[in-house]
Amino acid sequence: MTKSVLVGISGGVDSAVAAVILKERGYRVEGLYLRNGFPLVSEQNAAAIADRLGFPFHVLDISNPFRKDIVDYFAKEYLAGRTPNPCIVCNKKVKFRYLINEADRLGLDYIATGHYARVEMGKEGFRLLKGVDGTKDQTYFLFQLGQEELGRLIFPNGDRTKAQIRKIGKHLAIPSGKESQEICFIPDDNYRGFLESYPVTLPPPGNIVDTAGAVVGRHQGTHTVTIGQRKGLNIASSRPYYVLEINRGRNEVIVGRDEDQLSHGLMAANCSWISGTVSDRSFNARAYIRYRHRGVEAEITPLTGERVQVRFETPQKAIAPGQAVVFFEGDSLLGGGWIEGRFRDV
RNA sequence: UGGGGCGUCGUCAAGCGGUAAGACACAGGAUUUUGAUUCCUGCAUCCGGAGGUUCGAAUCCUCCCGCCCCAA
Repeated sequence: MTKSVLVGISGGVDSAVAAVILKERGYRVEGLYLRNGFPLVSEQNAAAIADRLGFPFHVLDISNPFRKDIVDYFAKEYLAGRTPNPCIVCNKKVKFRYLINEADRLGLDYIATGHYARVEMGKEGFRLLKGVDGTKDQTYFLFQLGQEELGRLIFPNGDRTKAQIRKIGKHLAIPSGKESQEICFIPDDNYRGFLESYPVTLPPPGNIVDTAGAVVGRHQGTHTVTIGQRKGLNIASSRPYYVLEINRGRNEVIVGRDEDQLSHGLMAANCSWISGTVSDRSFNARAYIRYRHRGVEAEITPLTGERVQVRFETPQKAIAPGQAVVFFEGDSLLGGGWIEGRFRDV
């Protein structure tokens, strides 16, 4: 009764090593590469890895849903003056969904990826825990997963460090691309250029104003800036300016000083919870307002309609609508939601 | 064309006879499975122009050019 698993192979070391670990643990491994329609060399790497490690390799073309659910969303958010997080949406709507679909179709028991996160069975169902390597923890990108996904998931890399993974990868002579990864469908990391080549109507140039309303510069379309941004504003001053807010209605970008970025809390919508439910009372947890954020103690107050109000113990900078806020209790990810806006004091 | 002030890196700005600080901006890199942030490095052989004084000037003198005030 050998257990079988479908590993999402991306072409990088992480997923390759995940497959290796599973093989060593005695799983019957098959690999799946999700072709998103944005040609990259990674598909060849993925095939080479499967070939080298000797397991069946499948390719599934998910170009259409990827374009519709991820790329269109990505562009739409920027045009609306928000800061999208395509990886989170992709994980929920594309990556893990199709991985599970294919596992079902192929008759495989589990699915696995190279994420740095852990799944554990608790008394209230499956729990999603931070990876042991705190610096590489990727649970932030997984907050929308639920019990159904977690029940099928294995994260072999979650209890290892990146250094250990690299070592195994090197030992296996896995073809390694460059380590840095940007948005997978924008290889040159130039999202502004990508938007400009995407079939959408871009916002026109407009004014950059300070907190007093004075015009201090010009922007080349609100989609070219994001909350918290400093570089590229082209405003010479005694101190740097940061983007505080994007006003699509007036087509203005509001900038201010470093301290103006501080917020006491935020409102988030479309929340989801790992356990499937959340108490209707306020509770305390550690809030993370972006990937690799150090986290801040906060009081979370659930509101109607899957919304929450979050108050920070200490003010936080650069709250960006469109980004996700997630909540932890220790190493356990409780859930999260999408940032709608910040508030400075109540 | 009477009086006064000022002209130093794209911007702001130190320096006031001893051989061009700093900040912002900008560029490149590092970090990063989102966007930012952060970090590192680079960035005026030259101080509006031309002469002069001096061992030596952005710093003193002369003239010119350009701004800005005040008064006509």
